[in-house]
Amino acid sequence: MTMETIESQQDGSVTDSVAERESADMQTQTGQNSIPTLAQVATIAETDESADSEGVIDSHKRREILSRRPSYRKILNELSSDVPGVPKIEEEKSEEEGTPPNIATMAVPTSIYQTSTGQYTATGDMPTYQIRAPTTALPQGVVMAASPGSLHSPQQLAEEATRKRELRLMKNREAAKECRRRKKEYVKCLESRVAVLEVQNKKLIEELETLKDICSPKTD
DNA sequence: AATCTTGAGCGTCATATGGA
DNA sequence: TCCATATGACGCTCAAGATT
Repeated sequence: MTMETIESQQDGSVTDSVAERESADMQTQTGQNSIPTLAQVATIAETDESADSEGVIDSHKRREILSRRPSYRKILNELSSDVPGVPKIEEEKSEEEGTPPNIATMAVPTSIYQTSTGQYTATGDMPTYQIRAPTTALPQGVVMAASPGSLHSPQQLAEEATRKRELRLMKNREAAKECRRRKKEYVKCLESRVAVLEVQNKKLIEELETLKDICSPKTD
């Protein structure tokens, strides 16, 4: 993405009002947003059709529907404890036991792909990938100001507020990137699990048919 | 070739969550 | 309770493929 793009996006987002976004159409064109969240899926399954017929859901109800669920990392780690072969998303540690610094190795069900924070490589049925832990170095544009105690003038206070905002935005930007990476990883793991379960299901069906044939041979 | 559609990715905001 | 982090939602751009 070009810098011009980023600039224009930032300009556009500033003009966004909460009310506008609250009333905005829930269905966007992006693939990410067209996929219902786990919470949404659960809610859809639970609720009757009256909610659909209402058509309009106010922001509070929407928030309830979209209530928070455990993080991808948490879900995936729970899955991994239930099912061997499902990879774990490890906590980001600066020091990894048994692995080089800033490198975490784990299994993942995809071929090669790469992100801004790590390179993923396929090595068989359950490939492994390596993630470089994100660097904590700040972009060159971000300058750490003096401690708040040394600020006096309104201008200094304003600069400090701006600096804090930029820092917060930068951190959130990185967090969003990481979150999306985890989400993709999570989805891929679920897909691989589906594939495994489908194979298992097929085998069981075949086994059942075989047993049926053995137990009830044809009479004619 | 021009236009439309679709999917992916990004930055930002609001808010839930969890740890200190 | 406060604060940092994680994540859903939204609006935007861009690229690639489909359609006219």
